Parts: sequence; C-alpha cells; structure tokens
Amino acid sequence: MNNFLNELKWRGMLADVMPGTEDWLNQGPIAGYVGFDPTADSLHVGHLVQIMLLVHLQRAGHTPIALIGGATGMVGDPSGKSQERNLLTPDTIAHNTQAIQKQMEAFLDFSSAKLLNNLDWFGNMGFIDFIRDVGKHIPVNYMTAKESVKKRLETGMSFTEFTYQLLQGYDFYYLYQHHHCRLQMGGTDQWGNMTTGTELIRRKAGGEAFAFTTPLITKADGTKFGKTESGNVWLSPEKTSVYDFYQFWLRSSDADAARYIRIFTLKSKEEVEALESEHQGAPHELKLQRCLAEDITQRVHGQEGVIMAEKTSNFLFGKASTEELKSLSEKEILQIFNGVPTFFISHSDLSSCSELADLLAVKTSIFSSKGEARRMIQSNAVSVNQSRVANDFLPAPENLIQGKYLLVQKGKKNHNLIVIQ
RNA sequence: GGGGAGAUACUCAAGCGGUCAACGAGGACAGACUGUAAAUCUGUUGCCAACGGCUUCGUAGGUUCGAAUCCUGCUCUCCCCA
Repeated sequence: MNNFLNELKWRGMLADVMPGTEDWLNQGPIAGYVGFDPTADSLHVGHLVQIMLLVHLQRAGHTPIALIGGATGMVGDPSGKSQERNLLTPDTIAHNTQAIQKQMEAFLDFSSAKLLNNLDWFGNMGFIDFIRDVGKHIPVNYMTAKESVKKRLETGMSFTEFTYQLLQGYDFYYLYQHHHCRLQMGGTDQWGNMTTGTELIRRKAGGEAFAFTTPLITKADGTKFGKTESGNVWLSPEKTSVYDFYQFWLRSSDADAARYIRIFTLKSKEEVEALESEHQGAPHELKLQRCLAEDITQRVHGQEGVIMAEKTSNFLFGKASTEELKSLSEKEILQIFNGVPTFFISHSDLSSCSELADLLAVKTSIFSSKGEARRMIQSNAVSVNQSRVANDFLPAPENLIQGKYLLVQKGKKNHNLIVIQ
C-alpha cells in the first residue's frame, strides 16, 4: 500500500519526517492534510509542491485533505517572516478562499478527497473557549522555543501572530477528531506549527499523529524559486498569463529542470531518467525544460493552454522574420500574441511621437522612462517587428502589421504588442 | 523615567560644508558567448526638451554665496541604565 514515502523520497520531496511516520503509513489507507492560507486570490507555483503531495497521497490510495485557512488567514503565520504583516480584511479573505478552493478542484479528485475550511470550526468559537480548550494545553515556553517565534523575539511580534501556531495546532487536532486525520504535511517552515499540532493531539486527546515536510525549493543559483522579474508566478491566468507560466518553466536551468520535473510532474523514475539522458545528448533542444513546461502547464491550464503557449513561444523564439510576421492574418496574430503584454494607443499617439523612446516609454509603458528606453536602444537591445532598431526609427503606417500591430522586443525574452486603434 | 546611537537610492553600506546624482558591494536589466541553460567578460542602473537642466540623502524649518554634511522642532528605530 505504502509506496507513498518512497515515491516522495526519490523525487526529492522529503525533508523532515517525524519518527514512526513510515510504520504508521504502512498500516493501511489514512487521511493526511495540507493547509493553505488565503493570503492572495490565487495560488502560486510555490503552492504546487504542497498540492503535489496531496496528489501523490491520493494516488497511493489515501485520503487527501486540502484545508483552506479561512480563519488562520485572518491571523497571519509568522513562520519564515521577519516582520509583522498587515491583516487582510474578512472580505478579502472570503474572496481569496473562494478563488483558491476553485483552483484546488483542478488537481484533486474531490469525490474521495476533502476540501475543508477552518473557518467552519473557528468561526463560532469564542476567545474564552479557545484559551480554555486549546491554550491551556500548550505552555508558553514551548511556544517561544519555536523558530518562528524565537526569531522574532528581538524585533517584535504581536500577540496575534504569536497565537498562530495554536490555531494551526488546533486545526490538526480538529481533523484528528473529526476526519481521522493523523498526518500533516507542509513546507519546512511549517515544522514548528505541525509539531504544535501533534503535541496538542498528544496532550489533549492522548493520541499519536505524524508529520513530514518538503524541502524548501530553491534554484541552483541560490535565488528564490517562483519569482520572475515581474513578481510571483501565479496559477491564475489573470495574474500570470499562460504564456508567461509556460515560459517560467521553460527557462529553468538544466540543474533546476531535473529537480523540478521530479517534484512537479508525475512522470515515473524511468521516464525522468530517460529524459535526462536524452537531454544530455542534445541539450540545445531543451527537451527536459519542454517536457516540464508542457506537463505542468497542461495540469494547470489544460491542453489548450499548452498549445497556445507553445505556439507563441515557437513564433517568438523561432527565427521568424519581419516578412513572416507581416504575412500573419489578424486572427493568427491575436492567437499567437495571446498572453504577451499588450498596449493600446491611438493613431495620433503614434504620429505625435518625436522619437522611438517616446513611443516605448510615454505612449506605452514598455520602458519605465525615456532615459531607460534610450539606453536600451543604444545598447542594441530593442527590436521592432523582429528587426533591431535605432532611436531615430519611427514606425510609419506601412510598418504596421495588418495596419494596426507592432511587435516590440526588449532584450531577448521580453515581447510586447502595441495595438494602434 | 534617565542616558546613548541612528534614519542615505531596490538592499547593504560609504560620505560629515563646495570637486555629490552621491564611493563600494549585492541585486536587477542589457550586450557578447551560448541552448530562451550555467559560467565568464562588458555596459547600464533618479528624471528630463540632455556637453545643459531639474528633483533626491526620515520630516518641517533655519544658518550659509553654497548642505546628504552644521543648528532647531517633529516622527520613527535600536542599545544601555532604572
């Protein structure tokens, strides 16, 4: 029954495991949970690791529980945060909760998996009840020994955030009592909160519960995973276009791609190893990165998303000439440049431009200032309609594709579409 | 309650009356090389009508021909004593 931990192990998804977890998992189907706080109206790629845990759990025949923190999100988890954060309003949290719940449904089969919201059990609990029923069981010295608290003792931490581990601990206790859940999973930064839960279960219910964590996902160069120049990579296509999402994975380095494909896809060990050796034989084909990007984009945005992102990528990074670009029909243009940042300007905007930098920094915000635009143009970094241009170049009507489009490329990887209407 | 230190650009961090749009490092972006990789080398990194101009050094005033640098009030942060 339990290939679960082994599966996670070869994929490099195991960091700390509480003693006894494996033995217990071997005893038969169990229920395990991961919590997600609704701090934004979409999950991002960092959450994907945790989601994959639930997916593996389900595939191993167990019951995954995705817990949305409608209540804990009101408080704010201090883990891994060096500063106190602002509270979100209840409205925002409710909205975020809904959005995240919806996203969850794409990954798990909720005919057997469970989707819960801890507001359901915290919503009506009074403060006095809480400190009597929960607070009484966990000593403050135990709480302050946690890394998440210790780190903040000097710089300061509100009582609110200090309490967070108790809330999360109670979640685990509640799931233990009502859903036979004895396993909690999460990122390494959650370890302290997770052990507060097992401790509460031990003290309050005399029960035994288990936990393990996934390692912090990093990039080979040591920088933070899941960020691009424009910020977080979100699962919501409104916040990160499907094209950008696909590109995020495609651009990962060889070392990263090999690790990511284990973590974020369900490909078997044999498949992964075969891909790796294939990749080594012809690294320029980016086989590993392509498979990775395709697989994840497929899971998050569906087959259509993959087709579109690939089409756009192939066009923009292929050697499409100005002529090829000009030969595109309007329909093709709209299809290909879907997901590429687009700016709308008027014909008078275009004709009133005194220089290219004016068009790129003032009429559109492709660059943040004219100075920057000029510098970039001077360093040979800007192309219009697939050919390098100088600052004295100004698009004339005959340069517009289909009479209304301009493709502006900044550097190697940033494409923008200007629509003149 | 008493005493001390400090607040500089994305971050760290120099500067202590003119030569400061502000040393240096990191980061970021770009160019070359490549494979939309890594490493390496190079350039850029306040804004503009640009061999010049304008606005920046917590905030509000003041001294001075001239201030990030000196003085005063205010706000915030940290440390020590009680």
